Amino acid sequence: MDSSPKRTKRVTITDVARHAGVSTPAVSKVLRNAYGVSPAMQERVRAAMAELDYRPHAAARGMRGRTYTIGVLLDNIRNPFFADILDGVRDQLRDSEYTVLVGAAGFGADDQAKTIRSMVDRRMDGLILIAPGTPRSEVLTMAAATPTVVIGHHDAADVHDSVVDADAIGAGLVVDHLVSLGHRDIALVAAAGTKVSLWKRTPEIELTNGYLEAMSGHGLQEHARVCRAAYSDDGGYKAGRQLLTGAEPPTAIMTGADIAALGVYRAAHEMGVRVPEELSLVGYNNTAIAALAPVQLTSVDQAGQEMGAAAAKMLIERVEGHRNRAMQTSMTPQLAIRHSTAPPRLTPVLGLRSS
Amino acid sequence: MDSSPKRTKRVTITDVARHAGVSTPAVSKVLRNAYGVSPAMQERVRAAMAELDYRPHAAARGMRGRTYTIGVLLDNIRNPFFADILDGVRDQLRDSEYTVLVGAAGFGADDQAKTIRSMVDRRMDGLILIAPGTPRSEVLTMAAATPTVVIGHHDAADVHDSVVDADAIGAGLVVDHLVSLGHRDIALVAAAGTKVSLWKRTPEIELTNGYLEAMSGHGLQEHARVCRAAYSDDGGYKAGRQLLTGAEPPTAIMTGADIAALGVYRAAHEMGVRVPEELSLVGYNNTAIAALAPVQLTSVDQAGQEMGAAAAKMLIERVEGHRNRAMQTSMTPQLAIRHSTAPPRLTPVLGLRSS
DNA sequence: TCATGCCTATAGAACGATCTACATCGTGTC
DNA sequence: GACACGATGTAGATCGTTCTATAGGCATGA
Repeated sequence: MDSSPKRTKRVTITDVARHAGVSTPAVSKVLRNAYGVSPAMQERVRAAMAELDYRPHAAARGMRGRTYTIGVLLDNIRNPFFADILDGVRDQLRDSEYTVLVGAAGFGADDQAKTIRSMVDRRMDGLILIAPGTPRSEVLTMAAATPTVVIGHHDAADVHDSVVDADAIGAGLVVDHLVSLGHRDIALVAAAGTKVSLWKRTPEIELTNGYLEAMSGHGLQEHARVCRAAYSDDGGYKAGRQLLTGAEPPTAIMTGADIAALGVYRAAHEMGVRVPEELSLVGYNNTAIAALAPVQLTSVDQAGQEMGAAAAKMLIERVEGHRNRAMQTSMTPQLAIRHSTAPPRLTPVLGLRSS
Repeated sequence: MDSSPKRTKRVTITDVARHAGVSTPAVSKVLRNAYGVSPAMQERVRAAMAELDYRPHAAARGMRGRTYTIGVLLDNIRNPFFADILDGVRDQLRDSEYTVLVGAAGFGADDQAKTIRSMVDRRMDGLILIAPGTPRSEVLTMAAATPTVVIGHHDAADVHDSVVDADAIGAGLVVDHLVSLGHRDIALVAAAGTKVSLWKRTPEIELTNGYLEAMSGHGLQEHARVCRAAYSDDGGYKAGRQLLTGAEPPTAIMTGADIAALGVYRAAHEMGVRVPEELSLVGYNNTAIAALAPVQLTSVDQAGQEMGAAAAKMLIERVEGHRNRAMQTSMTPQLAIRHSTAPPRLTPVLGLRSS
């Protein structure tokens, strides 16, 4: 550790002040676009900053003021839907002074809680939590200290803002589409939702309710069945096997995530069940993988980018103190029809299915 | 802004000190496991911290010491290979005190440079840059101030560590595989590589060289051709169209990324060229999408998780001052054979291909 | 008994910015 | 011409932590 040529001295606000021949707080004021700075002073200070290639020290700013950092909590970097949301956030903040940093926490509630705490400890100005698995109470505590937007969960609260998609409507779109093709045996594969989290209206719960309602609306309540599975290839695979090996396999399966639908596809493929001829399959989120040529999955589009942009906009309003009452934005999903759905065979010929 | 019930007072190191009846620096020492603290003091301070639910204020720590934050620069959150790397980094640091934050910058060199600067400004203890598009000189400047590991680029430097995959070997594996199946007309689709960046040995350059060498090794140098394309569905699609509409379309196409291979697949599908019967297709990185049931793409596995873990380990060594000379880790890729490659038809029957 | 040295704990400055409070300076009004 | 006033700039404290330097306590050895 002795021969450390690192740590070249940084240019500080004091250097800028000296170089411009003004006081330190004056430079600070220019930095913050604060009230009470003459154009001449502005000019001089900005010139000095440019000449010295000065960049403010974010951590130091955080001690008293803002850090100009927005944290986004993601449980799963692999879910392309989250990437869409993140794009929206980034687009919205691109030309602002704020930097977006992502905490990729994994699925564990503990890991997520730890990550959220880390972000708060780093004095981030605002937090965007995408469908957090952390207990609701903990999120409310954090939100009391730092402006927060929750994406996904429908539970409203007065300490944080929310951006949701009308998942129940999305479920209805899918059921309507499948019924109009002639399906009656429509199963739903949705996430289990951790009990511990105490969110009462997670996306999967909304989706399930919407599905049940839509089925009832078509008089198909007796054909409704819900299979719980993780939103992953493997989760979908297991659910697919379970549903397709049952006594009366459904003619259509809708899932709460595209990746789970592909797991179901794998199960079907393995059992010789052809999609869409013998089984219609619908995903959710309309992620990039649904559109891939070999996949061509019918899916529900949630406009993740717009959700992200809305969340960022709302968050900044709060951070800058332009609004101080909670607000909730709701988006409406759309159906993207591809080649994984088709009319069912009128008489399923089980003999065709090889195991 | 008046009725702001926010900003509940945080528990600080001073509170802990008072509660434990010791001085502030003593608490600091316990926090840092510094030398010169008696077990009794340890005990007392830890008890006080637990009782008050104290968490150190990362931004404040950053003012003098470390921030216990590691930054990872990702150009593209959608690339599942990067998710693998990130998993490795996270696993490696899970039980340490360090928090991983991801800067998702997008492809633009400017955006990336801005993100890197943001991380340095936030006093992150170390940086992991995944195939940065930023000019090399800028990375070297940053690395002089903050410990840095570069993943992907083969250019070695004495100010930062590197983790690379032997891309040339990977290219060789693919060519060998295809030649052993009977292919001779094997084309490569690889990224163009921005000239501005001044990295001389990017993954795509290594890959291209490896491909050319392998083709020569089989006496097929005259059949070699390289098509430049972005690593995206669309990039692959355009490259695919270009190659397949040419006078003598190749019987096999290998790409530098799985997602590009799927773009090629789309072009082929659209033109009625069947995979693998009429065209063998190989991806790179063996990401999750290559393994999906409807896809089944032969690909080259880079062990992203291990690369990430190695990078994190090397970085922490540097951050904690256990090593101060640069080091480079190289991994060896493996071929994952699936259903997108097969022997070529001996006599391509062009008539079968509908436009 | 006293100097020596080691170990532990403390005092006080430092990090780089922002905040509050106040000084200064023209300007307009009575 | 004295006074109040708004606009602009400056002093000095402050945020929570770590660093440097030093004081205190205790055993050791001459």
